[in-house]
Amino acid sequence: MATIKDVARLSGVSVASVSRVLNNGPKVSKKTIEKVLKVMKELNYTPNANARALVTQKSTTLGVVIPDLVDPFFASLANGVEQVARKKNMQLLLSTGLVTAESEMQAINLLIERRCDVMVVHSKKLSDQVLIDLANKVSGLVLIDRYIEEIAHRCVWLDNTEGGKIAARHLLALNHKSFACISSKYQIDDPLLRLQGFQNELQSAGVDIEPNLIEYGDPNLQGGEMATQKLLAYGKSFSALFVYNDAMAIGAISTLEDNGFKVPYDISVLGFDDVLLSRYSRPKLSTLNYPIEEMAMQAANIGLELSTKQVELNLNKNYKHIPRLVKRESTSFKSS
Amino acid sequence: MATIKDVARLSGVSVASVSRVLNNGPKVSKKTIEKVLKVMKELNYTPNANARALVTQKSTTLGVVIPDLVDPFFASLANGVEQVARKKNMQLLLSTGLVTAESEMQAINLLIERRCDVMVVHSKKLSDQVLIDLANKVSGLVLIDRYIEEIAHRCVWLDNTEGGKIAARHLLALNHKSFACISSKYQIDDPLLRLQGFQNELQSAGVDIEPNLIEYGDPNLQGGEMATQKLLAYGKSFSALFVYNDAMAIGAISTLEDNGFKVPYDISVLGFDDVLLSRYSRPKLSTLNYPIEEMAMQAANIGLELSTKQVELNLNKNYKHIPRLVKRESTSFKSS
DNA sequence: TTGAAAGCGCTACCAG
DNA sequence: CTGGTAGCGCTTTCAA
Repeated sequence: MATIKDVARLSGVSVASVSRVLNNGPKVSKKTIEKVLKVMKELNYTPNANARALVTQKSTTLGVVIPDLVDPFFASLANGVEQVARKKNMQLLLSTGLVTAESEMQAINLLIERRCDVMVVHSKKLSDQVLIDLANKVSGLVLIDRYIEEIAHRCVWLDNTEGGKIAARHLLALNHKSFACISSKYQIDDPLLRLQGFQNELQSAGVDIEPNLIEYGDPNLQGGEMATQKLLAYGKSFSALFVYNDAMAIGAISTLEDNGFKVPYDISVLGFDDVLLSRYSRPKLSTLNYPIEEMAMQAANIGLELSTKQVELNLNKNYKHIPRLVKRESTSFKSS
Repeated sequence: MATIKDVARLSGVSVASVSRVLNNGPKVSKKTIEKVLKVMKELNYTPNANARALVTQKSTTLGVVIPDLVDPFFASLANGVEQVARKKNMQLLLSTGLVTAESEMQAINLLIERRCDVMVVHSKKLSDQVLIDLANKVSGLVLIDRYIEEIAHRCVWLDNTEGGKIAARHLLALNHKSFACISSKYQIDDPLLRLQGFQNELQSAGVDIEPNLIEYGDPNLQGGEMATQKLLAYGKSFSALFVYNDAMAIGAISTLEDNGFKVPYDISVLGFDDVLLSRYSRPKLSTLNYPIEEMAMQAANIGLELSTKQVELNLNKNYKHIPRLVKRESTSFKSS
């Protein structure tokens, strides 16, 4: 592949001049520009980004760490970062880190090796301290979907507890009295906090939720189905079901209907996340909107700032987001 | 950030030696290894992949060009490539190119600048010739979801025509006599070929499909809904509907049911792609499985081979895939 | 087993 | 406005 030297030689100028036209540098004669551009075209020249990154110490690259791309939630996250990359003429480097600390760490390390200017990291398993140390090393590091007080200015997160409360209020307002929950079996904060917020708000209204009406499963369609079966097997009736995420909620609806319950007439079902799926299901799923794409864009932009300016750490900055209730068809008023 | 020189200095050896332990090079004393590793840890040293890429002339990077990440189909494609990247200890570089030739070209160029060893490209708008020239320049280039005879050994593609035929056979076998189609309004090969295969097979069975019962729309939920409305507005009845993709098919089902038609009892609906959505819809969607993830993995592996070995161009190689019928609940036997 | 040194392709500084 | 040149951080001969 042709290099800058080839271009220089064939156009009879110095590499310095070629570099100048490459970067729209100042003070280049029109004649030189034309000459060089012509040769570049002839040679089919493409500058080497690695060499550039090496000398400029910036890679024009945004890194993302997520578990995988198949989960639409993470795809949206990546897409958000991709959008700002595109706008800034940068590239998206993707690194997947599964549910273990080692795997997350490795994914991050690969991004550091590539010297990403910005890294948007979704980590659930790495400890606070490890992440804090990492932030110390990588100026453009931003955490998404996680809150660590010491580096709050690098955390873009959703208030899951508040989400649970909003869910409870919605169902309460719909005159429901008997509740069930499906949560995720994975021991990360999110499901715990959502459930906690939900229960707290219920208690404030004087309603308790029976422990046996809280089930756990894998956070996907099948998990929702199985948890619902267990719920039904228990035999105690309920009129409102709050589910950890949309995929599980759709699985739950499926199982409920298979068992003769009409949603929402017999049972209201409320999801969480508002992924594409929720608009495609029948009945269309009522859910809490998790603005992950915008959050990802915000995270990327914060990382960009952090990596360029030496921002003074304004610890007052707060990147907390509150989920928004999206009322569709799977929840309705309970006539008593 | 610490460099190899820092490590060399602090451990009292040459950079050459440090490089050797970094790469598990041969002939390094145990003592040196330990010393160097210790210092690397102390310094929190991370090698610079850009510098490495520059000197080795390989970036250990796999590039992917797709329109976006939000479409689950393309997310699966990217995920396939990501899997082989991970297995080979390489990284995924993502470049989005929307539906224009310029945009696709730019996305590809960015990947070339980065000197990706392998590029899996999904391009619908670039001309055959441009792609052929590109393949000439980039040894690891592979096209996915496209067939160009001159570079057949770099094309991993699906036989859309055959897909249409399979669809027709399925519906015919189910005793259907009157058909409708929903296609995509985008003028790329895929929808045309699918429709063509479908119609051809129908004709072979002596059945014609009325032109007014072929509608076009955006390839998403709303597009499917609108196309279905137009179909119904036309007033002519049909018992089987073949739809361009799953999202449109789900939109179609939604509209059909809103208009009092039961799927599949009144009308059978058959989708295409077999994305996640199709398993979540009610009724579960019968569709044609497009093994995009495996195809993406294959494409990545082919690119890897192409980029390393100087494979002799075995033009007999054929990477054609045939979609597989997945019968779920949205199609059923038509009792006449 | 180790070190010195050349150089990957490019930018940026300094002279001119 | 242009050219010469010193590196960026690393790998890889070639000698020792």
